Amino acid sequence: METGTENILMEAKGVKPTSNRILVARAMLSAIHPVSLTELETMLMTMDKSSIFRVLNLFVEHHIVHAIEDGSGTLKYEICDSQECSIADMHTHFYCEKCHKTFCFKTIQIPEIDLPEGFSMNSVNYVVKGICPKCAAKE
Amino acid sequence: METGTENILMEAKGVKPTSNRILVARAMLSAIHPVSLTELETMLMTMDKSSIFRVLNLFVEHHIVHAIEDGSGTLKYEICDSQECSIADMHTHFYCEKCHKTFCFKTIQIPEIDLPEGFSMNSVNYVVKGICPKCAAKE
DNA sequence: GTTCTTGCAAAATATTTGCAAGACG
DNA sequence: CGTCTTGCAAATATTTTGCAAGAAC
Repeated sequence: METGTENILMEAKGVKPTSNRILVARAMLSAIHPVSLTELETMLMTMDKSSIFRVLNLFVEHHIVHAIEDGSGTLKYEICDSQECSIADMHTHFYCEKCHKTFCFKTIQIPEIDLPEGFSMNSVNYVVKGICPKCAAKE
Repeated sequence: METGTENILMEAKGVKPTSNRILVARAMLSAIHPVSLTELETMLMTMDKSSIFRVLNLFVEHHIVHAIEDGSGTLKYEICDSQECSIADMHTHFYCEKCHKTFCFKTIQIPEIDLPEGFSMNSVNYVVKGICPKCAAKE
């Protein structure tokens, strides 16, 4: 398999780019919306769900992907934009309660807050729930 | 059963205060942290889980409680502070990745963002994940 | 009686782990 | 050989629904 963007990403984060991991990374890069484990399972017929699950967890640990709780009940995953994958890099998400799709507002950064004394932050989730333009038009 | 704060809350939102609903509301009011369905099931031995589930959903629909996705994998519920239960009323939450507890930062309002054209907002979730003071001290 | 609410059971969905076989170096 | 990765199977956990009995009005 060729060396692509995925491999560079993984190596930079200290993750060995196995063929399965490359498959997962590519599938996520090709997706428009953040994807769930089940969606990835459908996209990657050759891989077992548990393998995808383990790759995703590895990616989350190594800050290669974000896990997003969008309130749909199922966790969504998304490749980090930048090499950093820092909090400043995280953007807001929108979950449409009608069509059940999750949108990325890549241009809208998560506004930061001051945490009370003693709390330390690893990540933030900012999710707006409501109705997307398409579904609003259908009414 | 006596008429309490719970009943007023429910009636104001157009929900008939049945005894089970009062039980759920009281349990939630007595809790410090936001509670999960399973926690409520433990607190309310007399009620069936599905009944609690349905009460919670009813409450969420009628804006009596907020549903919070804290990244623990299980949904948490919390009684709305104000009668409004509007977006301005929502506060931020903190999930400790060590002790797996969810904290309410009642004094820290969720910073608002401008949504792109066409999107309409029903609710917001702002959850910070990290380490709480107690767990940080243990290290 | 009619409608709403509840409990029981079970289905549907999601997440997570054990273990042995295979890949890699 | 030793370590890491993978697939299969199965266990857990969580959310959700069908249905009939019971309560409320």
